[in-house]
Amino acid sequence: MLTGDIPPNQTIYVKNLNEKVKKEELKRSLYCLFSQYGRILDVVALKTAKLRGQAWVVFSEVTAASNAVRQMQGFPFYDKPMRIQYAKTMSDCITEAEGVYDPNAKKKKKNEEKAERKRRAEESQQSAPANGKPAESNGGPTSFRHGNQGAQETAPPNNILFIQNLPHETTSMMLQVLFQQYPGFREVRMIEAKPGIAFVEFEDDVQSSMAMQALQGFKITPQNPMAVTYAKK
DNA sequence: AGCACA
Repeated sequence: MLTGDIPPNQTIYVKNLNEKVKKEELKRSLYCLFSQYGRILDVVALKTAKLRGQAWVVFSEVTAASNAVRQMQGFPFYDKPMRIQYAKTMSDCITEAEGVYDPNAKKKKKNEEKAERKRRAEESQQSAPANGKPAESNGGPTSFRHGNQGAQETAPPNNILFIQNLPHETTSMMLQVLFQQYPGFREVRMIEAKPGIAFVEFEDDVQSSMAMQALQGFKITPQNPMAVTYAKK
């Protein structure tokens, strides 16, 4: 298997990340970049000697993780190709949610109250992306991957972005103002007969991805976090 | 290269 013989898991392990990127920014960018593949429950990144340059992205569905592993494999992210595998073990937030009792987790039990408090405190800061972007583990932008493409068919990186969940009043000028601040912007295309969606073209995949990360979940109105994915070729 | 949940 291309993923190093690790069985599919809803958590992906990403390595070869640029170690100069600050932890919070890294988590935020990973969240935005990967949320096109499905709902993300958590992003874990530590900058300790042993764990820097790596991260875990926890999806709510294994299929989302599988698409992410395949399609973002080797994708240039902060100038380094991402190396993606399935995580070796299940994430705590999953085992907790499923009520699975791992005997090996017992030693952790003691620290739990302490850790819990710490975690809560941190989460309230960490997982909150800067500009009022989608911080919630629930209701992120990809709630809008409404059974559209059959759950398996997520598009690989593309210089053209597909935007969904726009308010019907959105104009291409409004989108241009938003997207043109990112390098490589070319144009916005909207289809009169299809309100709520748009295509935004950049010069290449890397530039479109930067804009996607920056604007994923951006709310034109409080009810309309935009869902940004790569357009299908 | 490196698989955690400060």
